[in-house]
Amino acid sequence: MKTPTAVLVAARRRDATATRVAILDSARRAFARAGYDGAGVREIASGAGVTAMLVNRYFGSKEQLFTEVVEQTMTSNSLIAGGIMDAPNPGRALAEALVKMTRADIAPLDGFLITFHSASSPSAAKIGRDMIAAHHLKTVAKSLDGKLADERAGLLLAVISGFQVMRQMIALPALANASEEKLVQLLAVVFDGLIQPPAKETGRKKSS
Amino acid sequence: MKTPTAVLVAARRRDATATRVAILDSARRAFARAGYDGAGVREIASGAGVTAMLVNRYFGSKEQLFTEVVEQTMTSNSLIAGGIMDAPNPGRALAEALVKMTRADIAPLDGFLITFHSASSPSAAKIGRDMIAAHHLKTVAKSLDGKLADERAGLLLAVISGFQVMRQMIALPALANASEEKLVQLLAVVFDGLIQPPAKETGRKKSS
DNA sequence: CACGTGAGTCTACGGGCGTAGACATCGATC
DNA sequence: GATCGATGTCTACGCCCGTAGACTCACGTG
Repeated sequence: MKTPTAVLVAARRRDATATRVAILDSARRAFARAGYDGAGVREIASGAGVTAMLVNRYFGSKEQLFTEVVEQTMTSNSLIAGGIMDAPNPGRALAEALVKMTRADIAPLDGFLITFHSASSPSAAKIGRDMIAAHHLKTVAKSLDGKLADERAGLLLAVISGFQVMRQMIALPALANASEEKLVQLLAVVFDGLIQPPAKETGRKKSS
Repeated sequence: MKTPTAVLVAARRRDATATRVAILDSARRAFARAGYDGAGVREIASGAGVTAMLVNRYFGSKEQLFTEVVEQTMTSNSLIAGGIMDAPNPGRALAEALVKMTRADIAPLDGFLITFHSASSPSAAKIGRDMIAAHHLKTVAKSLDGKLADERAGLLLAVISGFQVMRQMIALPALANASEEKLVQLLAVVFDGLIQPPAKETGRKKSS
């Protein structure tokens, strides 16, 4: 156990932390494009300007690298992460942000999409599921008033996911080429319907 | 060595059409579970009781096999394919059918999920996209009155997809373990909001 | 200026992939 | 009962995968 007094922040050529960041960045792009199985370690390394072995040297294994990428992406770069649910009109705000982030000319780097692209691998799917349940679902559910908060939060995330999947992953023309303002209006109605406490239109025998 | 066990083991004698069906069936299960890249020809063949080469002999290539699987699944086994949009209460009917088909104990063999699992391969994604646009989007849009029919149809499919993805593919606990009746009620409201013609002014204010 | 240490690379291995071509076997026909 | 096409299998090739171990090299320090 030694402390080499590494207080100086010089040395740009052989910079471990900068290399780490570069690998994480390249991995995020690769995983978002091709999923866990589709992205190779050699490809990730090449995108960061290093060799494949260095990736494993820094992150232990491809799976651990994937975990770090998903965690970082879900916490720092998420639609939900910022307090968007506290806006005066959260449905509209959510719709605007969602439509904006799913434009065709924007590389899809979202954590949801990375997870969906990687759902073929059970281990990768579990990592994504746990991350979604831990960060996003809890955040949304806490900001919802009324009953069935968990279910409504889940459906809200489902709508967001479905829109991302159909507009970005599949590039369904009806959504990819539609007018943004019209999409926002339609989406806002859907979101509002889930954000507002549910009306009991059919009689249920649940005590209120 | 030809032993009399031939009679006992004779599950399927040399029957070309039956073998074709068996391969298609096995391929559908494999693609639904692991996506285009994740499912191997050897695995598909093994599930049908044949060898890998026979698969290519019958379907030419893995990609052509995938195309046939997706086409068959989308046309014959789809939520939308049956005239569910013509029901007296299509929103509720859709919600009930969707919740029912996404139960945990039902193997997810839907064409949407196969497509999403396979989105890593550009060619497979294109096959799925074209199939969705050709069959489902057109069907839904034709049954919608009022303006923005294409956009509303796309969003309807997006909600369906998102629900499938979150409940089956990711198995988000909030949706996978929720009460079915409550999910149906919440979903029906969302569907009705998209099925009914859009109001001129959108963006109701939240009153909390 | 030598040197130890950590950053980064090279080579290789075992395995799975899609598929091409030669080979084996069954079943109906003459 | 021999023949022949359809049905199915075997072996092999070339490619890419994740990663383990030995290696090279630059750099801060004495």
